[in-house]
Amino acid sequence: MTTATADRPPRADSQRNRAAILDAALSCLAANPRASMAEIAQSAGVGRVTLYGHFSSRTELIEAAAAQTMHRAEARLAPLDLNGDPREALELLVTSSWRIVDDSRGIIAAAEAELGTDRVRDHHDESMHRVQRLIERGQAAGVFRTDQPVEWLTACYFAIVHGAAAEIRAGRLNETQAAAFLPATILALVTEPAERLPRAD
Amino acid sequence: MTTATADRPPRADSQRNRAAILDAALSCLAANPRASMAEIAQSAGVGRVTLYGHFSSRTELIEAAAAQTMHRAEARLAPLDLNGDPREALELLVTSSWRIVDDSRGIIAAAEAELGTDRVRDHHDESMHRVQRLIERGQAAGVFRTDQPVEWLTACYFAIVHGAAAEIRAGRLNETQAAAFLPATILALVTEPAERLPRAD
DNA sequence: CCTAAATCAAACATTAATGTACGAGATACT
DNA sequence: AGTATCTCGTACATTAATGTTTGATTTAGG
Repeated sequence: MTTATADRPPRADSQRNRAAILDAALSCLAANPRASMAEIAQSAGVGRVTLYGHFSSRTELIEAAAAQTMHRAEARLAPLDLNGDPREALELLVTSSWRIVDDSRGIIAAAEAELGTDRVRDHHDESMHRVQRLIERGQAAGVFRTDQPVEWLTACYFAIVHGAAAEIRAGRLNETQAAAFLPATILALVTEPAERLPRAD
Repeated sequence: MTTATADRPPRADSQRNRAAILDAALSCLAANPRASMAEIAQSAGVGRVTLYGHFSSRTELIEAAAAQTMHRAEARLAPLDLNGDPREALELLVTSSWRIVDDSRGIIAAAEAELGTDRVRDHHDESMHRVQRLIERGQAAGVFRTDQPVEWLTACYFAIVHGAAAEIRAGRLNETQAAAFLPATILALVTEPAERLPRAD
């Protein structure tokens, strides 16, 4: 496995196992960020030793899993056209991404515990900047509030998305409700509130 | 220590140590939710065995520390007069509580990892209901938006406050900024957004 | 001052995780 | 079919944490 003498491509079963391990790592760490190597190996249907053949340490495995997660997320979010009206673009973005963000929650927590916050941020950065750029554009267009800095609004964006994911996991919210409430709340976040109650004006 | 034969009050040094241990647990777990019993004992200026004399397991210690934290928080929040204008009351509440939430972040994380989310929620319940009641009152008064359920708005409230605490810990936000942005954001959360940009009307 | 209560350090038992070593066996590729 | 590659189970070394036990020592409080 790791014994690959030179640059010959790894054997087919090796590739399959590697993929299975990464998938298992993702789902195990999502359920419990402190899942052990043994649990992950078992869940991948692979011996513990084989796992170490592919990833020589826990750190290495988590790093690879985090990288793959971020890569997949990027692949799904990058094609989105966020160039229209900032409000609609933001709605589109939150609607398309909250589930993805939820899925990557576990691996990110594990990565933070294992690699330190900094290295994780490197990965997370791209998702973050996508939101941030969109908010900046909305601010420049005069559609989003400018009395609060974009960094703060972005932080709140992710806090709310993660909060919604947590509510769903706890069973206090279902996905249909989340899909309805999230965009509305995010819009309220980036918009100046009505001076008084709208209907009283 | 635990050997107390009957109902006689514990000795003075025992009480002192117990308090010191709880304080140490709070500060250690704030810095690192995975801090070991040894670290906590040392930080309390006490032998590891003495610690176990007071709290016979890690679970018990964390439970006690969490209970004390919640109790203190209650003591500081209960006296607040939240009966005025719902907007002002909500501002007052968030302004008074974000620092407390920040302080208790570590112990809550430790408690969640150790006791499971449910038991933590039991403790958190009172703070939760305070927010919830206030939002309900604002909704009934027609000041807060009613197109989203109070449970969702409450969840977002805590998500944002915790998010702010995380930003502060990460050094991306200072306390002055937090004090300025948080109330405004929370108000936007519970208020119907302006139809279009306010100045364009 | 005397006793019960509380403390301490050091040693021990236990559990759980990480990572390594080995040799036998299965499986892919040519 | 033959060979390098990969996998497997088991066993071992190491580290780190949790609790426990013991027995000597200190300290509060009446």
